Amino acid sequence: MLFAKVVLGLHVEGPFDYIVPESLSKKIESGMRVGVNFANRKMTGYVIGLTRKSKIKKLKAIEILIDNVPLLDKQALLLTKKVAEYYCCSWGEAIETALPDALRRDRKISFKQADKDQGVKPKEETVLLHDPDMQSRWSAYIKYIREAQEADQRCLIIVPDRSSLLAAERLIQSEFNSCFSTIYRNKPGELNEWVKIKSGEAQIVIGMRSAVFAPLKNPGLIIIDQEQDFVYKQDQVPHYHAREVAYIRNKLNKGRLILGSSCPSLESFYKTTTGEAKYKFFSRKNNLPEIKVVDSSSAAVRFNSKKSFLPKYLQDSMYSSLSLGEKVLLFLDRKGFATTATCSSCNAILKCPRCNINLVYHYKDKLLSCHFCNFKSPLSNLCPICNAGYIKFTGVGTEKAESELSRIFPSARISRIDNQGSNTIAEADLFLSTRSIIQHSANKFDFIAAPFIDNSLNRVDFHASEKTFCLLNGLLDLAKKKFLIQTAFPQHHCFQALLKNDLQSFYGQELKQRKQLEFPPYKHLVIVKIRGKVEEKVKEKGADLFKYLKGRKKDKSIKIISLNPGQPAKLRGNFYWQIILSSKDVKKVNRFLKISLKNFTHSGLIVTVDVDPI
DNA sequence: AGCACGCCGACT
DNA sequence: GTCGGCGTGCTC
Repeated sequence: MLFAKVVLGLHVEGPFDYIVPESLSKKIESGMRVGVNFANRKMTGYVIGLTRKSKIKKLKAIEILIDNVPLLDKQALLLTKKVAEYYCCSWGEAIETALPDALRRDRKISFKQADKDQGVKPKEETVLLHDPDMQSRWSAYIKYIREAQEADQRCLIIVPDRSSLLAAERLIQSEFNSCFSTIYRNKPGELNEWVKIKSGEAQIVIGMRSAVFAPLKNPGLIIIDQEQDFVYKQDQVPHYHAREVAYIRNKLNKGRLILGSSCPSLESFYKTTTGEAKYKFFSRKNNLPEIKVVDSSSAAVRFNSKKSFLPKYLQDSMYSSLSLGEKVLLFLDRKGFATTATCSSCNAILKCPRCNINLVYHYKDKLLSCHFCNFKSPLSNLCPICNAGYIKFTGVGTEKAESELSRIFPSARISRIDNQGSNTIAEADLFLSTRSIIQHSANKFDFIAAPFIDNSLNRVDFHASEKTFCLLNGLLDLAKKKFLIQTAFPQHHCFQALLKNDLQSFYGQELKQRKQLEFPPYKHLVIVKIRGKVEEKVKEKGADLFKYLKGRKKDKSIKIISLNPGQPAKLRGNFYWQIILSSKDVKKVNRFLKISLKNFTHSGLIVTVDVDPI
């Protein structure tokens, strides 16, 4: 008697055993899809193994065998298993995220098996390629691809978004004759491309986040461009990060992984300090513009600044640049509305003593609270740092920015650049833009001013410095003559590193802080989210779960940090609470959570796990 | 995830 | 006494 071990795309651990009918026993293999009856429902399952004996008494039989060739080869099965272990989801869920929509059902396809790779792999390695210049970064990729092609190795290239994908397509097409394929979710013909890749026809595959699962056989080279980009993290379960999956995948197929970036993530930079990745750095080649960091507590800034949203000195320098016929960009990140508690005298921002992120004032309770660890402190009238100033709440209103600008600069042609705009930018003198400008890096400006950058730096998020540094680097590349930054923290490493043109010093400083605070990349964070329609119940069960986890936990290397309302606490009719854990070992936390959460189901509540949240 | 089973309140 | 509400737990 033959049994198949089957997993399903549901939030249940398996695998489940099914009887393999005699007629199928010669054909069935791991990695094929089967139609099964599961809890009186017809479902598509994935065979992950075959066995001669089963402990389960009342077994059902497989109803149909959908594939005659495995959809998932050994490596794909192993990869999805590792993804499930890392991101705390079921194996079946991981398999389903790796497959195109059409194949999650019982849609039949046929393809010939990919031929064996003949080529010789390069030595297994991970390289962090830190190069602010996009063109030179892509020339480096081309070299790696050429090398792989010569060794008869297939390549996988992952880019963050649609426009990068189109650009990459054009470049690859012009550089290589070999068959290439682009793949992305919901593209018409997604399935055809998938089949083409699976059959081994495509030598080079380009895609976005989900393409990290593209069915290339044993790729010798994986490139992930702009690896620091947060779009690589999926915001639905499983919350995987394409860079991490690429890393896991490359470990399995022992090829070469290139993490390319204009401004690397701390995670990747950290890998270069532990020897897990090599570091290749190329500094900016073009002439750097003059960088100026203006202290917002200086007299020049404070003079007359009450009357306008732009300080007088900045108006003046923008005006003189404009009168020379130069292009000026005022950078304004509209999302920067986070309310911060600031001292009116020393300009210090009140931060959590444990997490070093901004405290948020809750009007109802008259308390400052930390959204990360739930630290609370009453609001004192005087600044605890200088004991002189009173505390004010700031947040630059940007709605009126455009009309303000036209009032200040009546003769300038003003253009606001927003996300949906095309790559061409209107003819104008004075530009107003959010971070979306960095995407279209073809546009250059003589003078860029970022007077509200503290909005970004002071976000309630331990990634704030990293994100700000990346933002500033992006802006710097658009500035031809002058780049002005106004901040209350001119000594902050993210400005100093830029000023000194010593980018590595930023990473050194930031890593030091992260280490002290036990934040990533030194420890992993894992968030357990509880959601439901009834606020009281979510809160109550959240507290129960928190206590339950604390009671169950024996392992000292796992920390249960906090229980706090979700961010946001209410979203699309659901209320959220969350529990934050940290550990050096993600798998250990996940094993603990999978067992613990099994006995903790309540109707009307949904519990999900997010590993390495952003 | 979804569906059955079971334990309580309101009703022909 | 029975219908149906939802809360709990299982699914090979």
